[in-house]
Amino acid sequence: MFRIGDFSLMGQVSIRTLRHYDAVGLLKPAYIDRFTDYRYYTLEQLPQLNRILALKDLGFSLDQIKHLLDDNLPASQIQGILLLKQVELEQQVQKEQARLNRVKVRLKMIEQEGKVSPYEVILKSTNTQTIASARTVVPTLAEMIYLRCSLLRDVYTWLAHDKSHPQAPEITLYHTTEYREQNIDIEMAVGVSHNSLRATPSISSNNVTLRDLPAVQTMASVIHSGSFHEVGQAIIALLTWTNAHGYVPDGALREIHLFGSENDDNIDFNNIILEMQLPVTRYQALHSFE
Amino acid sequence: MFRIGDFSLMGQVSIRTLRHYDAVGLLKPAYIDRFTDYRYYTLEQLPQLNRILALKDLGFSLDQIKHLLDDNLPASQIQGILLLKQVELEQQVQKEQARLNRVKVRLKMIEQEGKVSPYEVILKSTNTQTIASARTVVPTLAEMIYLRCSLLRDVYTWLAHDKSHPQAPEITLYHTTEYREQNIDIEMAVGVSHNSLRATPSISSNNVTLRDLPAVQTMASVIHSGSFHEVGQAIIALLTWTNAHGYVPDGALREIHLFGSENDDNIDFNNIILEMQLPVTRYQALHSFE
DNA sequence: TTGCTCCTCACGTCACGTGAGGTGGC
DNA sequence: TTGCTCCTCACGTCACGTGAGGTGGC
Repeated sequence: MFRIGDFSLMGQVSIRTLRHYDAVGLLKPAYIDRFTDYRYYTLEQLPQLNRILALKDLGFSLDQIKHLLDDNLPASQIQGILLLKQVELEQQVQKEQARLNRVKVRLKMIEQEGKVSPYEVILKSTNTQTIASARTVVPTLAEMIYLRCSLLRDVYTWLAHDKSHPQAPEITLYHTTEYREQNIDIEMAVGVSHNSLRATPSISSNNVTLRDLPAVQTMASVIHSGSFHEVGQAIIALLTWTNAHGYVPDGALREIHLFGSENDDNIDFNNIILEMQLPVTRYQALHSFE
Repeated sequence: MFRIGDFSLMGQVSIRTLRHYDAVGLLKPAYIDRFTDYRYYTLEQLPQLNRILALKDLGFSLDQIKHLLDDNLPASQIQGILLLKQVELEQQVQKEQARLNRVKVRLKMIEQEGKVSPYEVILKSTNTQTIASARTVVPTLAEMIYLRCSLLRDVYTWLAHDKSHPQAPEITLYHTTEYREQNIDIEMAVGVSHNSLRATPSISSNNVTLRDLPAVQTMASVIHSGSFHEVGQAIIALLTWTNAHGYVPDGALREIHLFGSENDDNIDFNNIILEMQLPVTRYQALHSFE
């Protein structure tokens, strides 16, 4: 019989740990003095303690260990539990690896730019959104502003005619994926409620269409606030991040006008806020990269 | 300005999380109604929230994030913190891998034996221990019992003569590492206090020596309780474990007589308890195996 | 008798989840 | 006016670490 201090030395655990295992019923002392409340342990309890510590080392909780210690648990069941644990740990390792990779990517970015990026790219998923929109191909950059404005006016006119009201922010969709200075395919859209779609199904007039912008499972997103003509920085950050994390674009870039409408004359275009969204998909297998 | 519910939807976090970040001062609402205590958030706070979430994703605590969010923190310092985090995560991954491996080894063992091993092997380290001992080479197994007994008697006689008293358990050291049935080199030892060593430095007489049993950094250990002649099972478990976990023996096997003395006639040899200790060292690089 | 060991509360950890109980806002 | 949203406590989580305050044992 050993007092708790000696037993804790033999078992390489703290006294507090032994008291805790007593409290939760994992390892009761062989004998407790009724008058002094001293705990006494036997040599036979040392392998029991070791088994507990070994199972804890495998990542089981004390509660799980209590069940695993049940003597009449068949080997097959223990096998099953260990297999589950194996799968769990494999996922855990994956997650830690991915996390490690995110840290590495961030370090590389700081190294390359010499400063911390002001943009924070996140992954999100979006639901289907009904939009009223007008689309065109812009011949040259010089006509961009005029045409955007014109398309938007068409949409709002159409909405007013239809007695619908915008229910969600304005969106610009860039259907031309690579960088070009000519023949840029853009679409100006306004989110509307589902009701509008039901009321006037698939009606198209005066260049304006009512349709569903599809839901996206994996969407890289970044918020830009500041000057409108510096939005390119946000797009660069978005594309860089996408590439560095092993994704590739998988749809039209979306520019969400969180600040309001581009056609509103009261907007200060040196201080706007918008969200750039890029549908993405995995480029590399999870194992080889993240 | 958005109410907490809307903002939580935009940020993909729970309302409780936003309240928590307010409470710890990580993200205070832009405005709080003095009468209703309602929290109101602005669009500009969305990227702030995203940055917090991204840093959390890298594995930082909320407290650390609060420091990292400090605007006038130079890029170089952020770099340093990220480097530290990288090292930490690399160790974390290593640990998880090792844990995963332990689970796999256990599964393989159950597969091979068809049952759960009754032995729990653990790693421990031991301190230097002063011993009085007698050593000999046993010609054949038949003489083993007699010679062990004889050696032990020599040691105890010597101790009595020296007026020393045993201070620690009896130990049998197996200097012959491989399995043999002839010419087995064994040493019977008894732990004594340091004082004995000082009092009679390096005295050797009647075949008995006083010396230090060296400390061992990494010692695979298993406790056997039951019949003395089934101790072989424990040794097999110890060697199997050692091999499966990428270690190799690195010193004499030690048999600690926790039950008392082998020369004590009152001992029931069908029900003893002892510890088998095997000094070990890594056989493979950490990366390739565990 | 004096340290030494042991005892029982009970709070703290970390980032929220989850009710309980109650009140403004459309 | 009725739901709906929001509010503030406050407990629970997991495996102990860390005092506080007090008492037996050699």
